Amino acid sequence: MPKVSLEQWQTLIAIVDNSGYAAAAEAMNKSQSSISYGVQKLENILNVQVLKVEGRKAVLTAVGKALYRRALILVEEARQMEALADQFAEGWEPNVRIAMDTLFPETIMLEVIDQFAKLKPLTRIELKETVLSGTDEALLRKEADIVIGGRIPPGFMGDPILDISFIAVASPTHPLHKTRHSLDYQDLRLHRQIVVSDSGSRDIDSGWLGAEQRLTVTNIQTSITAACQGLGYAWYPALKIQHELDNGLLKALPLSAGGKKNIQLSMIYADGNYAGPATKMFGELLQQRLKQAKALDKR
Amino acid sequence: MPKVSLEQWQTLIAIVDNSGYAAAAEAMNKSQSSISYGVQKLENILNVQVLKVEGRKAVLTAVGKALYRRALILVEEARQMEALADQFAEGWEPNVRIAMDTLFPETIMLEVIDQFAKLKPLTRIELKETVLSGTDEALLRKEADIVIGGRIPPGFMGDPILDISFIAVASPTHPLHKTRHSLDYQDLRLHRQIVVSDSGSRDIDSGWLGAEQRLTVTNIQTSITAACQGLGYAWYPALKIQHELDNGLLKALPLSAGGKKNIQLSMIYADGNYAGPATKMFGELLQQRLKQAKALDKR
DNA sequence: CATAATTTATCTATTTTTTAGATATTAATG
DNA sequence: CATTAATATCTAAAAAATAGATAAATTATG
Repeated sequence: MPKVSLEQWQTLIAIVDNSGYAAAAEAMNKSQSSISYGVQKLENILNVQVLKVEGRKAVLTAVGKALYRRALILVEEARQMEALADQFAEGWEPNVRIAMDTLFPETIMLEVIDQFAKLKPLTRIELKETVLSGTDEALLRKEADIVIGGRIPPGFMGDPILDISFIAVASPTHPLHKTRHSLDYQDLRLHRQIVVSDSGSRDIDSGWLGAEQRLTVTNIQTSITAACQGLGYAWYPALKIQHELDNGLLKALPLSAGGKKNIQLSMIYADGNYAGPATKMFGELLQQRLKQAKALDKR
Repeated sequence: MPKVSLEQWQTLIAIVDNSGYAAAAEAMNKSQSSISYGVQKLENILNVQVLKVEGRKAVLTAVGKALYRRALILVEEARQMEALADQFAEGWEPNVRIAMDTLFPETIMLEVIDQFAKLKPLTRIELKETVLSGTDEALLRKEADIVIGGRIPPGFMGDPILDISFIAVASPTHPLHKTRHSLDYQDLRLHRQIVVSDSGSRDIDSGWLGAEQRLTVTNIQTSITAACQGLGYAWYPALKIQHELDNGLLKALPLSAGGKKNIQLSMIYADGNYAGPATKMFGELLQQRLKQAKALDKR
């Protein structure tokens, strides 16, 4: 639908920036008559005068000024698109898809995404949060370029990046906290466990011990709320319930053995060593960030 | 500098939107071969593949998707520019310049500007605040399209829009407030007056009575602060010092006569009845707004 | 004040780019 | 396997842009 070409807008810009047709011609590697022709075309299409000749200098009209300002933006945008295409031509991916197990601390992920976006604002990031086998599926179905999950499916290679330590907790009002002696697995079986459901299709529950009763929830926040309200006990990553522990909304269960569990999260490239440059860059940023976090933890 | 033409980006868009070269050709009133040529040109320039033929349908590549999204924006922007130019062609001004005496309530002006901007977001508004004869100058030098001031210079026509009532005030600690009897002009002559200076070049002071001593300030806020600190007495529009009167920072002087003055502000079109449509529209919005204000006042 | 220099405008022939139309090619469909 | 529906390619024609020469207007200069 637009009739004025980019070239014509550029001509206008060149005339203004070089203050004159002749100089604009020079700058654009064209003849002066070509510039003149371009302006006439522009003015005819738009049916407005953008330049007037005062003395022997061409100057913008009021209308011209308004259009010039916008032309600058338009042309700059076109230029950026081509720069972006250049990146693509060199193999840079237009977007990076990340599948992240909900166990992974969101804040760290968001920081890294922010950092990446500052470096490469034109590359889209898609973040999918997954649970357990949902994470594997993202890999197998090639729905993500980078996956952060607790298991490395056969045939993939992953770098361990973070240990998540789980603790068993329940509301202080929960019957499990009323017993005097320390608890073992048998005691737990008698109570309802709250489990975050698997976003994958198969029902692998990855080492959760089978409690008789269960409450299954798809969202970890909902699950925590349920636990606070005394609906059952649950295993949570220590980091995710710091707040609830501090405020006495949840309390660690005094398990005789296995009161803590660890899950090691790994970062896995879906395409192994053939991952694209944007994907690799993101992965490296993430690893750097985690190295920092570890260094801080050790102090 | 950009090499890909708007037409080429449009071709890409048309193919996607009509899902096919043939349909795109139809939509653009071109031949199918022309569309095909356009895509090839685009891909050659950018050195990336934007469309791939899957089966017998052309579909965007990942790169193509990223570029398509931006192409939509680019083309839309170009279209808007031409729509804007259309407005200009019909006589709509690219900007409206307003000179406003500082006596006029800023809040009302800003409201009207906001209202105008919502209706005509592409028309620029330039607001200049002036004092006394500076307002006239804006008119005479054609530096504004609409002027709001207290005097109508010879040869111009103005509509009265607002009465500003002035009161003489001084800090409660000021000597003028220590006298028992009511004051007359002679009393005032003995004290320092604080005057807001004229932004025009000539020194007309428009009926201010000549006090012996003066403190001249260019800014009304500075002037009010000075008065609060007891540096002198001053005449102010009641509206502008409501806050200081309420908090006892300033107190009206008990003048025997002339304790109040009125100045009538008028709205003047610099180009009389030849004002452009945007200017007129602004003026009408302003008058409407003031009518509302008056209606409210009368209750 | 006449002349030179500078700048935009216009005209024409040439070159480049775009287009259409015919035809080829490719893949799905029955 | 013929048919249909799509894109690709080739060639000639049309349209658009360009350069170069020259004209016209304005300022600068001696």
